[in-house]
Amino acid sequence: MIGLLDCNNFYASCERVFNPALNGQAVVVLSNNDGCVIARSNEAKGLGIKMGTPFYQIDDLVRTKKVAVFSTNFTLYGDMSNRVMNIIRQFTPDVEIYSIDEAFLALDGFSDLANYGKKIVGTITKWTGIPVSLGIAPTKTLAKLGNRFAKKYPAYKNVCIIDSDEKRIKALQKTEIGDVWGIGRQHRKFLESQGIKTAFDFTQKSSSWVRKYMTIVGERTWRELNGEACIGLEQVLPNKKQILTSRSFGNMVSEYIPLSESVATFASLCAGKLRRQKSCATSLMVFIHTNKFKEDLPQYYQSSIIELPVPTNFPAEIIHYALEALKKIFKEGYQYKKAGVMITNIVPDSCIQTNLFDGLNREKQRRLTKTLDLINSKYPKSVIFGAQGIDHEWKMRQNNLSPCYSTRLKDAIRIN
DNA sequence: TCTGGGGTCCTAGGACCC
DNA sequence: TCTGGGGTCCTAGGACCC
Repeated sequence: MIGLLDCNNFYASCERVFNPALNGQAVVVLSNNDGCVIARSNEAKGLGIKMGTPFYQIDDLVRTKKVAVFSTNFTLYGDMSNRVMNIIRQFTPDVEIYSIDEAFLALDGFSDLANYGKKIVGTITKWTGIPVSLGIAPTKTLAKLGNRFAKKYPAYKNVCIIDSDEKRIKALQKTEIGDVWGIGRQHRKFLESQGIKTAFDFTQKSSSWVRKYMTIVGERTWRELNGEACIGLEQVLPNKKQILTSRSFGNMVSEYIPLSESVATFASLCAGKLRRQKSCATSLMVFIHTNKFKEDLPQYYQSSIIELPVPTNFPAEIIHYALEALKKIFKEGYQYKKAGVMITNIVPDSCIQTNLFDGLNREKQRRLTKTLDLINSKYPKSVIFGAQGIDHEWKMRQNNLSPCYSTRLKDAIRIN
C-alpha cells in the first residue's frame, strides 16, 4: 500500500503556525511580486477566492473581509517542509518527497494502517503545527484520490484508506474526472465532451481507447485507477535535466545595465543549482520579454542560445556567456518585464570533455568557486558575487513578507 | 499601479544516415 | 509514367504536475 501525505493549505498554514491570531481568519499567500494568489486557508476558499487570481482583483474582498495577506516566504516554507519530511521518515524509511508539501510513503508490511495513519497525522500536526491529510491505497493515483477524501470530509479525521474494491469503486464514482491526478484542463474538456463525468466513467472505457486519445500517460492513469500500480516510488531524487531561473520584475526595466544585472543574477543562481547536483552546463539560453498584459506597449520576446566551449558550472563563466547571449537579443525602446536563464544540456561534472583551445585555468576557477560558496554559505544572502549589482530596481515586490521565524535568529519569536 | 516560477514526460516531424 | 525502407537523433510544442 502507498500513502500520500499532504499538508493542508501549506503556505497559509505555515504563516499561521507562528501567528496563531490568524486561526479562524482568512489567509492568502501571494506569488512572487505579490502577483496572484497561490495559497488560501479554508476561510479564504470559503470567500470564493480562487487559486491564481490576480491580487488586485480581490482588493475589495481583502479589505471588507479582513483577509490576511502574505508575500511568499520560501525560507520559512522550506524549513517547515523539512520538519514535516523528517517526521515522516520516522514512520517509514521508504519515502518519496514529491513536492514541498507532499510525500508518498511505502506502507507495505505495517499492520492496522488505520491506526498507524492516525498516528502519523497526529504526530506531524502536534510537532509542527501544520495540519496534514493522508490517503492510503494500492496505487499512487488512488492514494491521491483517498487524500482528497481525507481532506474534504471531516468524518475521515484526515485519514482515508481505500483497501477494497468496493471502496475503490465508491471513491471513483464520487470523484469528478477533472479532480483525478494526471487529468488536466485539456483532457477534462475532452473527456467531458465524451460523456465522461467521473473517475468511474473513465475506468469503464477500454485501455486502447484511452491510449489512442491520451497517449501512454493517460493509459497509466487509467490502470492506476483500476488498481494496477504503474508508478513506482522514487526515493532518490534524480538530477534535474533542465534548470531554469527566471523572474518577473517588480518594476519594468528598459536600460541594458539593470537588465544585465538581473541576467547575471539568474545565471549565477543556475550555476549554483548545477554545482549542488554536481553537474555542468554544455549550453545555456537567455530570454527576455515585455509585459504581455500591456497590449498598448510595444511587445518583444526573444531568446538566444549559446554553446559553451567546455561544460562548466563556474558562476563567472556562466555569467560571462549569459551576458554574451543577452547582448545578442537586447534592443532599446522596450520595457522589459521578465528575464530568465535556462540550462537544458546538463552533463555530470565528473566526465567533461575538455577543449584543446581552452584558455581558462579551470583548477584555479574551481578553487575560487569553492571558496566563494563557502563564504556565501555563512550568510543568509550572497555577500560576494559578480556583475549582479546591488540596488535592484527590478527586484521583486514583496510588500507583505513575514519574518523567517525558524531560520533567522533575529526573527525568532520572543517570549517576555 | 497590479497577472508566479520551476519542473517532467510524450509525440510528431524534420534532418540525416546507410 | 516512375522515386525504398528502415533507423536514430534532435527539437518544438503540448500536456501535465506542484
